[in-house]
Amino acid sequence: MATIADVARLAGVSKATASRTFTRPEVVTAETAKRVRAAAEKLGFVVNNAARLLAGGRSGILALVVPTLDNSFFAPIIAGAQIRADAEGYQLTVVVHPLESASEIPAFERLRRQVDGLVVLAPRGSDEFIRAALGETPAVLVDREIDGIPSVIADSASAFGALVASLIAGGHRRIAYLGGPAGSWQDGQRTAAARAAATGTDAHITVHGPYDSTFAAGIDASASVRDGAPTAVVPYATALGLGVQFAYLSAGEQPPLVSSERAIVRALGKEDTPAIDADGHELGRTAAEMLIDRIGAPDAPAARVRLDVVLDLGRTLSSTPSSRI
Amino acid sequence: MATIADVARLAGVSKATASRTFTRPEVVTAETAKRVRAAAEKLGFVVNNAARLLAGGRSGILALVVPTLDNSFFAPIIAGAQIRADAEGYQLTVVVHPLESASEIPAFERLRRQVDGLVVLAPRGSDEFIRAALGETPAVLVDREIDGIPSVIADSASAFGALVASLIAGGHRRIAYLGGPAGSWQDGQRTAAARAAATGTDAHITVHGPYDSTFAAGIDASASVRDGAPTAVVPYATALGLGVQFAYLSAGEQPPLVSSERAIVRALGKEDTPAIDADGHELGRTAAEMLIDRIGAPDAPAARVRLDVVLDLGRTLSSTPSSRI
DNA sequence: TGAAGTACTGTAACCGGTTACATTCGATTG
DNA sequence: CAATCGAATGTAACCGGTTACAGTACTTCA
Repeated sequence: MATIADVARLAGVSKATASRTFTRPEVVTAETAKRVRAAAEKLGFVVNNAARLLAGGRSGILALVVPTLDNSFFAPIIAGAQIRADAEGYQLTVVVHPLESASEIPAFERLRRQVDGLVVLAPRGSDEFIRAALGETPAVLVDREIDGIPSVIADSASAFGALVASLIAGGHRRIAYLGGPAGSWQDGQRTAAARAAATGTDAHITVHGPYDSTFAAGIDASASVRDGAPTAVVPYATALGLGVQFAYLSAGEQPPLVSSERAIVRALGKEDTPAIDADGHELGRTAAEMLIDRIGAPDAPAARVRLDVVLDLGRTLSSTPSSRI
Repeated sequence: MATIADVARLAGVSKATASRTFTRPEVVTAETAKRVRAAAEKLGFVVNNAARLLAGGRSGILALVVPTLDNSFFAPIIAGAQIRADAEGYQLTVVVHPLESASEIPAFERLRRQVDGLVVLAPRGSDEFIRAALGETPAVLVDREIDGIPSVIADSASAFGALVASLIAGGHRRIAYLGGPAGSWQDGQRTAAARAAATGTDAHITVHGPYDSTFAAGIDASASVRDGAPTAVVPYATALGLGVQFAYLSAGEQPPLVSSERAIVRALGKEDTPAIDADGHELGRTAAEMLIDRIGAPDAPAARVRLDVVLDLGRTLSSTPSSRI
């Protein structure tokens, strides 16, 4: 396994120069750099990250922390972050960690020391807990806001509010909101927005849940939904809504109007269904970008970015096919 | 940030003894170990993995490599592996990497050097490519077999074969198999098993695909399925099958019999539906266990483990509620 | 009682990079 | 032409652990 000393020897330079060729190319002559790179290439040199981290304090690794992976919403976020990280020369690793109880902190602490920064999806733990867990490590929160920590969120709450308002305007009077996982920050935001949209109207909104963001949970939820006989259902997650509809359909009943996401609506050809689409890909990409910026300037003020969420009302509710909130 | 030297000083021992307290506790007096641990506790000492890796050649990190995360089948595998790794004092990180083209090798190479071993989910790349990519790093394949590399697979193919056989025995003559992602090893196995079960009978099995293992792909697949008017559908993945049924139902048609998984069947109360359940959790757990064993004994012969997959035929097809293959 | 173990613990080298500081050398300038 | 300066490179210390080897003290057994 070639080390930088091997590369330096072959290139006829010192270890220091060889190292600088990779870490600060601008201080090395173009000619020298070329020789070093050629030598590295020939020897199949790959830097030893452990050594680099130990000596230089940076590893070139970013970690993305998710509470669980059984939620398909995370996939595009992770993909987006990964691409951006790659492009900037960082490696991204995904760590499943709930960030909820103090007993898990040592493991998390160890993780923190190995990486240059964290993209954190922590829907549930308390603000205090998360702030403490992150410590001084550069971090960017996704889909959650906490004072003093940079964050990117998909502004789904606005879309949910607007959707509920449109449903009411469209004549719906009994609307069910199917809540996400217990304690979820986004769920809190969405519930509030949905409720706010209904206040002052004669429409009634029922909040069900908490539910996992899964198809099976949707099936389970259908019993509770049926009791209220809503004419429209707004689920926290697509899979949840699909489960509800499936349960209705497979019982031979006509399901109420259930909002979904465009890809599904399009595949089904049911253009009269409203769809809410957060761009997970962009969410991940932005988070990675912000994190890399922050690593470079840890003392800059913590930015809060809110990305638009597309609400497509479908034909029934509006003549405008799609509106950007 | 406390180092082991700090701990050693506070405990009144040498760095070496302090280090041994953590790496090989059996060679240290219980009394000494207690003092060292107390000191570590008081100082909030957390080992620096970079230093540990550099000096000792082991990092205490296992990586689990998946091609993508938009497949819910991976979630329990990852969870299972994580729990086992944790229990053995390893940290598990998830890396999304397709392991398909040579251009991605450098990034993978860097990864390999940071970890003690790899749990690899690589459904698609060629045997040669994967073998080369893994190099000398201890690795365990999940749901795929390659000569010379240890592996754990869920023996789904057998279950698929048995299911098709039962369907035929139950009177089905037109059966559709919905294939998984292009080039998937498991898909090859399952297709072969399904076909084999039909040969020599007067039943006809149609193979559709490839499809992603998603609900949306199932909706898209329904058009193709409908053409063949099968009486039973065996999808590569649960989500795929649900998508097909959903499309039928939402078009107001009665879907054919579609095999699913127990959790869904139970939630729906449709006990006449056959279900195939691979225990992803156990798959992950076993893989992590085998990997840790292999790290300890890299030259042991490569084991091939096949885990049973539960085939529950449902009421219609069999009087036995569940059979273990 | 002394030799040979045995069980711990300590000393110091080493892992493979990074970087502060020293050095060299050609270009610039008074 | 000597003094000054800056760019490029080299020297060597250091990051924080692990571990081979040496040393010490306490048993054990002839």
